[in-house]
Amino acid sequence: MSGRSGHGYDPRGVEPGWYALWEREDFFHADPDSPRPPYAIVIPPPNITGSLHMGHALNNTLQDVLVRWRRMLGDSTLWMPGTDHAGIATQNVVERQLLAEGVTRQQIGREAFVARVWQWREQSGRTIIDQLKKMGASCDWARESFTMDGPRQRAVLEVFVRLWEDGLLYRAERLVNWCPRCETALADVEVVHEEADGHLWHIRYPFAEDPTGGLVVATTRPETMLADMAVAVHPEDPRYTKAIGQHVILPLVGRRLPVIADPYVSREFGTGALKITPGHDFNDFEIGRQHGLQTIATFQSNGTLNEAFLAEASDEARSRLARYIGRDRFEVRRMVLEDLRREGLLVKEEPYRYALGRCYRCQTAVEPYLTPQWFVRMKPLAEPAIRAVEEGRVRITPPQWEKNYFEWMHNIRDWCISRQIWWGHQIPAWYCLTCEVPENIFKSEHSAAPTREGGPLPKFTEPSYVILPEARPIVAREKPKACPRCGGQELYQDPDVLDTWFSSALWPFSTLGWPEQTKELEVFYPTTVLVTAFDILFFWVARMIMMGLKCMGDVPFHQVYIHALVRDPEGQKMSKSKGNVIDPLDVIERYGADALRVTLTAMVGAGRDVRLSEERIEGYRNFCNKIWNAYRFVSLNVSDADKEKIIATLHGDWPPPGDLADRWILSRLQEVIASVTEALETYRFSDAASHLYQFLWHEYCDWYLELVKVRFTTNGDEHAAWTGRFLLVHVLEVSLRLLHPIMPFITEDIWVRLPRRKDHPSIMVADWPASDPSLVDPDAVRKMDTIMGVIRGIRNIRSEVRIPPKAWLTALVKVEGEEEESLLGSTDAYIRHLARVKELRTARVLERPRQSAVIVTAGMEIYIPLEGLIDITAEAQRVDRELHKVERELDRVSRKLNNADFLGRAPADVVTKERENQHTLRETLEKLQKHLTMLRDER
RNA sequence: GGGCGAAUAGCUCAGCGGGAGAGCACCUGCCUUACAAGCAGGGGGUCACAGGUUCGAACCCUGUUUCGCCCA
Repeated sequence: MSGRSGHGYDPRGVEPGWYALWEREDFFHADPDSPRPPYAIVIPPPNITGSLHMGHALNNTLQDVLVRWRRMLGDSTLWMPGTDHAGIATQNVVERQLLAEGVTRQQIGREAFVARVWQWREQSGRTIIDQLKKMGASCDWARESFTMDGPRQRAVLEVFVRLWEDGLLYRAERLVNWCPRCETALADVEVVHEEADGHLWHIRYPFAEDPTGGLVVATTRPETMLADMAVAVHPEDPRYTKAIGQHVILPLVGRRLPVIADPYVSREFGTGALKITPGHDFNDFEIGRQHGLQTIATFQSNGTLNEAFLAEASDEARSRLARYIGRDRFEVRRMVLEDLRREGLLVKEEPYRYALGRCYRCQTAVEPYLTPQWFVRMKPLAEPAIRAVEEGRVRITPPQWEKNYFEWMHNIRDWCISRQIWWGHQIPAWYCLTCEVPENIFKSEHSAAPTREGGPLPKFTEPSYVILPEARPIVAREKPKACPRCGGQELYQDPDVLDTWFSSALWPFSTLGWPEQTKELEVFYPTTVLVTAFDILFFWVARMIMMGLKCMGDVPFHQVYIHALVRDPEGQKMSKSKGNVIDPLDVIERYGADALRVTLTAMVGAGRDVRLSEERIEGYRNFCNKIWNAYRFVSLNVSDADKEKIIATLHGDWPPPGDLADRWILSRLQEVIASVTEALETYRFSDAASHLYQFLWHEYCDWYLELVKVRFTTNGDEHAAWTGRFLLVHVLEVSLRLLHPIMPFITEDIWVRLPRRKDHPSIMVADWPASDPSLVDPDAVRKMDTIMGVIRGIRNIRSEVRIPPKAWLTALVKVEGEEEESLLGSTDAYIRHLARVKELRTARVLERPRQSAVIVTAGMEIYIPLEGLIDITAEAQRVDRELHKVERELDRVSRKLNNADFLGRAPADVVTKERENQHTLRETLEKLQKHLTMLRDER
C-alpha cells in the first residue's frame, strides 16, 4: 500500500487504498443495537447540483474529526449522509440544458421535465458523494438519504398534513418576494439585500384642479408609477398641508390619485411626497391597506408589463402606451423616463445608493408580487424553539451566535413555503373542480403563477388552473377519492412545490426513518451535534429546531457548532468569476487529503473567516512529510526482533523509565493527550491541531528523536538504546492515534506498520489514548527545560559569534548546587552531541578561562573558551545586548516590588514569584556585567 | 436605520486581569545518513485611539475612529 518516491511522502499512492479498505471492512456502519452510547451527526446535505468546494471540505472535515474521534472513544457513532434536491437551483440547471437543446420545460410538460431532472440526478448526484469519499469522510453510506426519496417524501407529507391540521398552515394572497427569472415566490430569507448604485428621480404629478401646480415625488423605481394609487405626505409637513385631500393626475396614464396623509412618510427623504404603489412595494402595500386603496399589479410573473395599469386610462392614453405592454420592467423604466422627460415632468435626476433585494439563487432583482401562496405560521413554532436555546437544550457554539438566533426568532415572520417550480415536493393539497369552478378556480391557457389579471403569457401545453385565494384546499396524505363537500371526483392538485428548506428542516428525523418508529430514531434522536456554517443559521438550523420540537417533541440536536466560511487570502469570497477559487479536489490531488484536512482544522477559529492560501496548505503538507520521515527514522532503527520485544513489553508492566529524556517525552505525551482531548470536547479544533503539530514536530522530532540518536551513536548503554527505540515507537503510535481524526490516511498508513498493544485491524477502530497521570512528571519537564536551555545557549553563541558549525567546542559549566551538578552529569552526552561540545567540564568552583563566552542561566554559568576561534568583539556585543534585556526586565520587576500598594494588595504568590524573579535577574545581571568587563579587558 | 462582531509581529490569527505568543513570510549559517517539503540561530509589536476602574490592563468599563457581517 505504499507509493512514494524518494524520501517524501506521497499521499496519492496511499489514500484511495485505505478508504477502500475502511469501506470494505464496514467501519463506517452504525449499529443501532450497540450497547455503547450513541453519537450522531447528520450531514448538512450538499446540493445535487454542486461539486465539492472548500466550504464543504471544511464542514465535512470537522464532522469527520468529531465522528472519528468519538468512534475511537468507543461511542456508537452515526454520521448520516445524504444530498439535497435543491429545488430552484436544480431546476435552473436542467432548464439550461433544455434550452441548449432548444426547448423549454413548458414545451415538454411537467411530467417529462421532472423525469428529466431525476435522470440528471442519477448521473450527477453521485459526484459530490465520491468527492466526500476522497476527503476521507467516514459517513455511514449504507444509510445515504436524499431529500426527495421515498421515506423523505412520506415525512414531508406527514409534516405538511399535521401542520395543516394544527392550523399552522394557510394559503393567502400576499405581496411576496418574487424572482422574475425563476418565476417563483421566495421566502424572506432567500432575498439578499445589498446596496446598489441607482438614481433618485423627481417626477411632477400635476394637481387635478390646477395643472400648473403639482406635487413632486421622488422614486428609485419610476417604472412602478404605472400602478400608483395615491401620493402620500406627512400629516404635519407644512409644505403639503393644503395638498392633503386634493387629487393629482398620474403622469402618462392620467389616473386621478388622492393625496393622502400618513405619518409613515419621511419628510427628509426626497421631496417629502411619496408615490404609493401598493402592488409593487411592501411598505406601500401596508399604507394602501390602511387607506383602503385599490391594488393593481402591473407586472406579470416574468417581470414584463401587463395591461392592468390601463384600467382607467383614456383611449388616447391606451393607444399611446400600448407599446409598453409586454416589455421588461427595466425597459419600461427607460421608456417611462423618456416620456416623462419629453413632457417636462421629470424635474430632477440624482445619483442615489439604495437597497436592492436579489434572488439568492440567480441574483436577479426581486419584485414584490401579489399572489396567493402557502405560509407557515411561525410564531407558535418559534416560541418553543427560543426556549430550547434559552434553556440550553440546544447549545450553540460559539455562543455569540445565540444572539443572532434570538434576534431573528423574536422577529420572525410567516414563512412562504410555496414555489412555482416543478422540481420538488408537490404540495399535498387538492381542489375540487366540481364545486370550486368557476367562482374560485378557472382554467387558464397560460403557465406560471396564477393571478387575477390575465396577460400575454407563454402558452402552456397542459391544462392549468388559476386557483384564487378563496379556493378551499383539501389537504391529505394521498389524493382524496372525492370532494368532501360535493362528492365531486375531479380533483386538481396544487401545482406548487414546497420550499426545499421545508424538507431540509425535517432532515434530523426524516433521515432516521420518521414517521416510522424506527430503532434508529429511538437510539440516535436527538442527534448529538450539528456542524454548519453561519450562513444557514436561519435557513436551516432554526427551522430544524422548530420542526424537531413540533414533530418529535424534542430538539433535533443538543449542540450546534457554527464555523466560518472559507475565503481567499484577501478575505474575498471564492468565486469562479473572480478566479480566486482553490479547488479542494485539486488540492487533494497535489498535496493529499490529510494536508487539506489539517490545514482547514488548524485554521478554523471561532466564528471568523478562514483565509485559505496555497502557502498554508503547503506548510501542512510539509507536516505530513515530517511525520513520514520521523516514521522512516524509527523504522530504520527498529528491527523485527525489536518489534516483538516491543509488543511483549507493551503487554507487560513496563517499568517507569529512568532516563530524563524518556520521562520528559512521556510526561509531555500525557499532557498532549489531555489537551487534544479537551480541545475536541470543546470544539477547539485548531487547538487540537496545533497541540499535535507542536508536539510531534518541535518536541518529538526536534528533541526526543535527536536525544535518542545520541544513544544510538555512542556505544554504551544497550538498555538505554532499547528504551529509546521502544519509546520512539510508543510515543509515535499514541500520537498517530491522537492525530487520526484530523489526518486519517497518513496515520493509518504508518500505524499499521508499527508494533502495538492490541491488534486492531485499523487505526480508525483503535482506542482513543487515555492520559496516564502516573507518567506526568513535572520534575522531568523542568529539568529538560534546563538542559534544552543549556543546549540552546551554546548553539546561540556558536551562531552569534560565528563559530564554524563543524567546530567541536569545549564548555565549562559552573554550577551552584549539587542538583545542577548531577543533572549535567547525567545528561552530559546529550549536551555534548546536541551542542557539538567535545569536552564538558562541570564543577562548583571554576575559573572563567580567558576570552570566554558566557551563558548565564538560573543556577549556572557556562563558559565557552573562544581563544583562537573568533573575534571577541562580537561576543562583547552579544553580551551587551543580553545585559540590556535583563536590565529592562529587572527594572520592570523592581518598580513593581517598590510599590507598597502592590505588596499590600497583590496576592502573596504573585509577590513571591516576582521576588524570586527579581533575585534571579539581579544575579544574572551581575554575572553578565562581570563577564562583559572581563571581555573588554581582554580585547 | 437596528443588531452583532473585529482592530495584537510584514500577513493570518491565538491569548482576554499578574513575565507579549504561534504559523507563514523575512535575515544569517548549514546538503549534520529521517526529512533542503529540512536543520540551527536571529530580527521584528506605544496589543487602533482617548479616558476610566485596578496595586497592576492587550485583557474589564465608557467614548471615538476604522473595518466586516446580519436584519430592515
